[in-house]
Amino acid sequence: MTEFTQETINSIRKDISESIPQLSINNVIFRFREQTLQFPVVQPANSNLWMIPGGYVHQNESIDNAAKRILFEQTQINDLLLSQFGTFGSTDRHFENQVSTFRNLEIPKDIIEWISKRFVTIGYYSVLRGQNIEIKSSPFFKNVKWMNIEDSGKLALDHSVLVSEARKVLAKELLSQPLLQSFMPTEFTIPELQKLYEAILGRSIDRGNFRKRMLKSNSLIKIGQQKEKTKQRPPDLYRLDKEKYLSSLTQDIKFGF
Amino acid sequence: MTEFTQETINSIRKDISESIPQLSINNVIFRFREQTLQFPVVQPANSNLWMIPGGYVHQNESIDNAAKRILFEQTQINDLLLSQFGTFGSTDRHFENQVSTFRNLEIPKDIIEWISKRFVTIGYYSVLRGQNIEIKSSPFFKNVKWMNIEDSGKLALDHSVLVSEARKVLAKELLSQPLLQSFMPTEFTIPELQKLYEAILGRSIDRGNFRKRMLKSNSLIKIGQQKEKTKQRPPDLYRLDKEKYLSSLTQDIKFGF
DNA sequence: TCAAAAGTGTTATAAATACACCCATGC
DNA sequence: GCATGGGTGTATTTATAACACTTTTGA
Repeated sequence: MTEFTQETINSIRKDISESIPQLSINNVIFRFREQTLQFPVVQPANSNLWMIPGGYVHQNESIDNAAKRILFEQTQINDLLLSQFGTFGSTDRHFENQVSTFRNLEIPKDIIEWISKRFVTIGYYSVLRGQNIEIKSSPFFKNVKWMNIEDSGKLALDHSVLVSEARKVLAKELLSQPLLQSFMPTEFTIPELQKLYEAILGRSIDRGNFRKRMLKSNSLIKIGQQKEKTKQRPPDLYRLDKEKYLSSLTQDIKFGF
Repeated sequence: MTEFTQETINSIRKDISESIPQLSINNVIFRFREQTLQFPVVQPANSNLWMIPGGYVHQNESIDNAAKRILFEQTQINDLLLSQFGTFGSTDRHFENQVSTFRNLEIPKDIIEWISKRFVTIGYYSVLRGQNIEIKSSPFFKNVKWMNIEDSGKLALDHSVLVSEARKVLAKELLSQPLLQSFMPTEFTIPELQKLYEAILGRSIDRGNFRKRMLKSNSLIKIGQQKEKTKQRPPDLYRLDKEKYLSSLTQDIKFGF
């Protein structure tokens, strides 16, 4: 069981004392691994429920900065792209089960009361490239792991809704936000890229057409062939031409007139 | 100057006592009139600033229902489509000027304190068809009027940002949400419809291509000719085939593969 | 009969989509 | 040599977009 030292209690008390009550931020941090989207989830002490990590908005910081700070606390990374994907506020958004969990952990009553109220949460998503990022969560949670997006139905509260909304917005912003820089390693193959698109869009894609479309913008630069042994023909390696990639992004919708 | 009766004070005190602090909802209610988009704005007593009307989220209601309730209080209409367009939370979102205004109006200190804190606001937009809707605002505000979207730069706080974001989301959802039913009267002409699209998209549209595109889905039914005297050739009158219109809406994005 | 706005048609180009065929590799 | 996945080309259809021509009205 997680230890709640006096120091931990004090830091939690400080955090909530300078935060807006009943308002939280949840970050869905996507990465692409083993042909699927994954995101970190945390587990409260004494519980078998999993949830998306989050935090609170301090009185003296904007919600965007709060999201950034919380993301930094979780990943130690500072320059990630963050996008708001929605705000969620059904009346049953409170820690019913978690409260009984926490009660057994000698957490002071004032803290329990504060965190067990009904919360409105602002959802942000971001995208991670690094191979070995260790996710840190708040002291309330004992476990952290990466969850495959197919398993998001198992999450507590409405967190599976948050994840599916985050994925929807991610899909919509795939053509307008510079997400590939964050998703892909510096060197990658087009089949790998296609797997990413298929994971985000949740459908299969024609190989030839995908390739054509990706190469059309000239934002992929061929840098040779994959050296690792493959079972079949080794795919070509590419890297992003950052400038051309950024200028290939577009905001506008085709209306047909 | 607006009167603040004891009854008004009591109802305000009740409203805020059962609401989540530092969290508000702002509704941008669009209508299409005189070839432009308009939305209601309110003016605090003793002030020359204009702002978007809003309200607070009660402890026992979801944010969606809060938005609906507030919209009903403002329009007396119950069945409007409401879409969230974003949540705004910079640190300077508080009623600096308004507070001094309100201080002169014998509003109790507890209320002043509650409303003058820094607020995070959730933005919703909706769309109105009725010809003579009278907008009602909270007792804090003395004046209500419809503002043209071109004049939204004059709004207080970050409200001009809210309006422009609302319009952006409106434009994006024009092909996926059933907005025409709410925007247009039961009978309308294609040139009128084109003016609406031009107002929302902020650009001019080719007449022939617009027409072709609108008629392609078969969701417009010709019902004769406009009877009113026009200076030139009278345009054809249409009404929406609701079913075909709804089934012509689409969520999917063209990726090109 | 002319201007102005509505309605219709034509055409060139680009995009979306389906699918066939060849290539490189390991077994 | 054959199964497997990678890479390339072609063809059909549909959408986008520019613009020219015709119709109807009031003045």
